[in-house]
Parts: sequence; structure tokens; C-alpha cells
Amino acid sequence: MRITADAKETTRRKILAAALDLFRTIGFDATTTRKIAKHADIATGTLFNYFPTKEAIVTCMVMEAQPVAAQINPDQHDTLEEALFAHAAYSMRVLKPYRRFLLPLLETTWSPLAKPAADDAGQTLRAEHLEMVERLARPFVDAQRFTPVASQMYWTLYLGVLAHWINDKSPKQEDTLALLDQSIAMFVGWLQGE
Amino acid sequence: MRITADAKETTRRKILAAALDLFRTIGFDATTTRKIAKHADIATGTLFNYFPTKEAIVTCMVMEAQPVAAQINPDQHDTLEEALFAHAAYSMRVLKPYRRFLLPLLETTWSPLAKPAADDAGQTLRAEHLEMVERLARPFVDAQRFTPVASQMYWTLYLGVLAHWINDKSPKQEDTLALLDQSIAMFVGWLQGE
DNA sequence: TCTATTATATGAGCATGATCACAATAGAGC
DNA sequence: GCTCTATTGTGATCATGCTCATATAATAGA
Repeated sequence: MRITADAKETTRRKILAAALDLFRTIGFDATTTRKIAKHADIATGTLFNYFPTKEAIVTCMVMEAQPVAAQINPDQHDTLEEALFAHAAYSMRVLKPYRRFLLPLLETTWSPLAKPAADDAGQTLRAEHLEMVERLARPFVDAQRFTPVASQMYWTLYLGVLAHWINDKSPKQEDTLALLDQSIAMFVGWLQGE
Repeated sequence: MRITADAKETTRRKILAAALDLFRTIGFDATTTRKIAKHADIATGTLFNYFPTKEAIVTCMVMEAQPVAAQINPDQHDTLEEALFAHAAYSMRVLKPYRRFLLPLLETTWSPLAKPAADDAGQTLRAEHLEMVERLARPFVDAQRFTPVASQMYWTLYLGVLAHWINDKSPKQEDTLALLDQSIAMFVGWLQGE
């Protein structure tokens, strides 16, 4: 059983490595499941023993890149804007290697609003991110203010930023940072104001 | 030539009717292009002489439902919130018959942020909606304030509302209206404030 | 009215994500 | 070692969005 478990993990890693290589080289769409399988030296069917869908491979990559807990200290910042900006910027730094093929993840993390999927990995990412946002907001706003609607609106704005980021052509992605800045300002203004 | 043009239009309508019927009955995903073609009494290939993709059929339906110009009078409202709410609510009333299968349109109207597609019909819808928003904002905020970033943020929020709407299970979709209300409040607060 | 040209319809066929019945294999019990 | 069972690998196969060479019909020209 030990050996088998190791072998499984090896295959898993081989698939992830092969997929990442191809995604980087030829993009997500041009990377067929057959190519991934061939590149990883396994049969096409085997691929789906490890990942339920092609998108799940991307989701999985991103999940493994996320460190256990975001390294933002809630007490480190003077304003909520600052804290949220640091958190978002940090998340995006982690996501950066996958920027160019993040779209499928966005579509499946977005769509759950449409298809309330089961225990999807994308959902976990979302939940973790939002939990951190809430924790960061705690010192600055009354807990009652942070309703589910607030979470939802934050997430919508965050997705909007990511969607823009995916194709941001500006040299250092400064367009995206500006958008992020404005989005957070808008959100915080609303959350604290009124 | 006259007869042919008529025949083309007839076929077009037959396709749209067949598709709408199937989408309503069995949903977007379960409606295959073959089923649409069969239901419309044409060959599968013919379908694609009229619509480039399956999603385009939905987009087309929605476009035809949109009246030439949104019937909102800019001078009719006392506050920007009111005006924007009226506009969004009106748009959603128009979209209501298609609510359940709006997802593909959202994904292609959203994705263009990712894939800056050519002259897609979905883009037109977006542009028209945003133009109206800008016109409504004119009496209330300085024109300089309504930057492209502002448009983008409005659109993101609006899409968030629509995405929630698609699966809103509350009896009269009051959850969505609440979300819309908050989203607009947030946007207007930011646009006017600071 | 007959032919030539153009526009439209057709369905076999392709690419690809995913499935599934079956084959190979590894570990457990003896 | 040897069987037996459960787990994992395999590739033929399916479903479906879409394409394309060809067939068909419709109009223009004579």
C-alpha cells in the first residue's frame, strides 16, 4: 500500500507537471487532455482517474500554490484599505505564475453562483479568501456590517479585478493595480460609510 | 431574391423558436445543436449557416428582446441611485424570459475581458447598457469622473447581480433586488464621494 | 425555355472532453 | 510461492459543438 500510494502521488505530479508545461507553452485551449496524457506517459483514461475535468487540473495547481494561511497580519495595517490591498496583492502574487490560464478557474469559481456545485475545490479557495477578508475587516468595522451580501460584493469586485488582470497588457500590470485600488476604495467606503 | 430573403428569415425564426422552446423545456446544456436542428426541421449544418455558435443563439434572442433604446428618461429621477436602479430593473425585466439560460451570455460577455473578441453581439449589449448608464449619470456627476474604470466597475457589479439572479430562489427574486440596491448604493457613493 | 452561376442545404466527418468495460497489477491471506 | 480480491491503468467508444465537400435549388442571362 505504501508503494502504491507513492506511485499514485508520482503519477499525480507527472500529470500536473505535464499540464503546466503545456499550458505555459501552447495555452489552455490548445492543450488537449490527450496531449497532457501523452506528455505524462499515461493513457487518456488514466488522466480522469486523477482529475475529474480538465479545469480541475488548473484549480488543483492554484490550490497547491496557495500557502496554508495567507501571511497577512491583521494588526499590521492602519486602515482597512491598506489591509485589503495587501491581501489582494499577496493573493495575486501567488497566482501570478498561472495568470495566463486562470480563465477556466474564474469561470468555474464564478459559475457556482449559477450552478451551486458540490464540494468543488474552487469553492474552497473562495471561502478561504473571503474568510481572510472578514478577519481583516474585523478591527475596522462592526461585525454585523459584514453581511453575506458584503462578502458577495467583495468577491464580485475581486473577480472583476482578476478578469482584467488576465489580459492586462500594461507593462507592470499597473492598470490592474489601479483597478484593484479603486475597487477596494469603493468597497471600504461603502462598508464603513452610511 | 425576394422569396429567398423571406425564406431565410423564416428559417431564422424557426431556429430561434425551436431553440427557445428547448431551452425552456430541458435547459441550455441538455439542448444539443442536433436537437435544435431536428426541432426546426433543418439539418445540423444549416444551423451554423445562421448562427456561428450555440451561445450566439441565446445572445441573439436577448438582443432582439432589447427595445431600440431603453425607455428611461434621464430627467425623471431625483437621485442617481434612483435612475440607475430604474435602468437596471428595467433591463432585468426585459431579460426575465431568458433568466434561466442567461449563463452562456454572461460567460461570453464576461470573458471578453479575457478574450477581447471581435464585433460580438454581446459586446454591443454591454456598450449600449453602459452608454445609458453614463447618460443617466451626466446630470449628477462631473463628466470627468465617469472614467473607463468607473464603467468597468459598474459593469462588474451589474454582472454580479445578474449572476446571482440566474439562480435566485427567493419567491419574487427579492434577494437579487437587495443586492442590486446595495451594489448601486456602493457605486454611486464612490462615484459622487471622495 | 434552357443553361450557367450563385446561394443555400445537407449530413458525413472531425476534434475533444469524458466514460466505461475490461485488462493488468499489487498486496493480503495462506 | 500461490491464489484471490481490490485497486489502478487502458484505449476503444460516446456525445457534442462545429466544419466542409458536395448536392440541391434558385435566379440571371441568352
